[in-house]
Amino acid sequence: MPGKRYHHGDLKNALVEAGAAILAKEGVHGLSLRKVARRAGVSHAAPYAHFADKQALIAAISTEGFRRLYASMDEAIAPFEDDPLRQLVTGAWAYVRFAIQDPDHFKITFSRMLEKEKDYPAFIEISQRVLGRVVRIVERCQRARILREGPPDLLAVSIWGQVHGLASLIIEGQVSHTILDHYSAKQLLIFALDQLTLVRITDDVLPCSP
Amino acid sequence: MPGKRYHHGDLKNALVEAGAAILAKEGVHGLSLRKVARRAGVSHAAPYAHFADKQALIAAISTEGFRRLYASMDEAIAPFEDDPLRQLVTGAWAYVRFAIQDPDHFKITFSRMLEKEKDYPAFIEISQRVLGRVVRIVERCQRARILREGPPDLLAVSIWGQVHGLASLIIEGQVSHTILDHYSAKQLLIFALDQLTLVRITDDVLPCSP
DNA sequence: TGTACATCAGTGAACGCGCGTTCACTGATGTAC
DNA sequence: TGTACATCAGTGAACGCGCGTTCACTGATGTAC
Repeated sequence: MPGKRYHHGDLKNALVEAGAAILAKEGVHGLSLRKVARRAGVSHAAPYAHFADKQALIAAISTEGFRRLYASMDEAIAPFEDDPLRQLVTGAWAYVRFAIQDPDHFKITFSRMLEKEKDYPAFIEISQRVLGRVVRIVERCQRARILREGPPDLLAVSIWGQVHGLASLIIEGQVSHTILDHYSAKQLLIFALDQLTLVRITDDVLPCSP
Repeated sequence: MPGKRYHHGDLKNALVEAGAAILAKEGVHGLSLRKVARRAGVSHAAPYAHFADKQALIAAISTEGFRRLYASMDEAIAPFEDDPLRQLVTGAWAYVRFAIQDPDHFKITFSRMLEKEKDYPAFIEISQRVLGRVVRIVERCQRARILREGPPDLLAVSIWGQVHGLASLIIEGQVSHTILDHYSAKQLLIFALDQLTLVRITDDVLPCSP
């Protein structure tokens, strides 16, 4: 909205946003520093005022991906504070939905940029928050006898793996058409979670939302 | 072994092999047509005698990845024709082991190269063979009351998702050190599969192998 | 309120690089007679 | 067995391209007095 000003004002965030937009439109291969700058309406050298190098920008975009994922899970489970099963299912669905809606942002978030990981504490932090979220839901489900007993962190990794794997297979196109013609992603997820829970999950646990 | 000859003799396979070697050493980002040619000891234009373009080479490398995965699962489950549970567990472990031992080959195999997929029927075929393998094991497990009843293809996708997800999280470094310090990848896998089966899986199902 | 100046966040030209792909070519191989 | 020739699988120079990064610069902003 503001006319062209020499100083952008919030270029750092604008660049991360532009990066996410490019991921959505052109995929991981289309992502370059120069393109991101161009999209943010800024010269190709400008990003260096805010990011040390390309890796740093990618780290920021990945971190933002995790944040969105966390926020969307948070929003999904918030209404069900007293219903651990619903939290489990809607949280998982928020995860899969994020992957389906923005596959390349999902991919880059989880594609690991070498061992430099440690250089980006914000990334580490948000990734641990996601796991922490899952652990807490798992614990509640265990208390409600919805999930088996056992080390909650182990169980959390297990369930995270299940959900993550399903999301990955779907966006990688590995789930054959013969299956996707008969079942929606949502049904696949519910079926999978249903294998893991001690109580049966009915379809109405996950109602209207897209 | 043979001295330098003008005609390579088996360049096509040598290129795929070279590609896999580069993936193992330098990762997905290090993979370029020119590097592959260099590694195969051949001029950078030579690959065009065998592959239409870079995409075609990548497709071949991915296909080879799937073949190795299939072969290694096959070998793992062969000794247990009468023991569906062991087939399930050793097959799954072969899958995870492949991912751990050659993460970038695993990644490229599953990283989907746009919609051009259809142009590479060999890739489609081997990918369906893997799923088919899983479905058959699942069916046997169902008959032996090791897995719940239900559509075998659905259950197969579910289990494939669990195993794939665990493998992905591990090679993406998302499984935190606090967990990996206490449990091996093998234990993680067994714990996860144990959630899915109607019988308990003891550690000795997966014995010596690395 | 006005001026001087340090600091900050941009610009645009330039660098070297490796890439995918094309092209005219050449050396080796296989086949017909 | 020998020769002619088509075919095949390589070579090496050349192309244009977009990339990440550096650098001297400049316009805008904020602060001290």
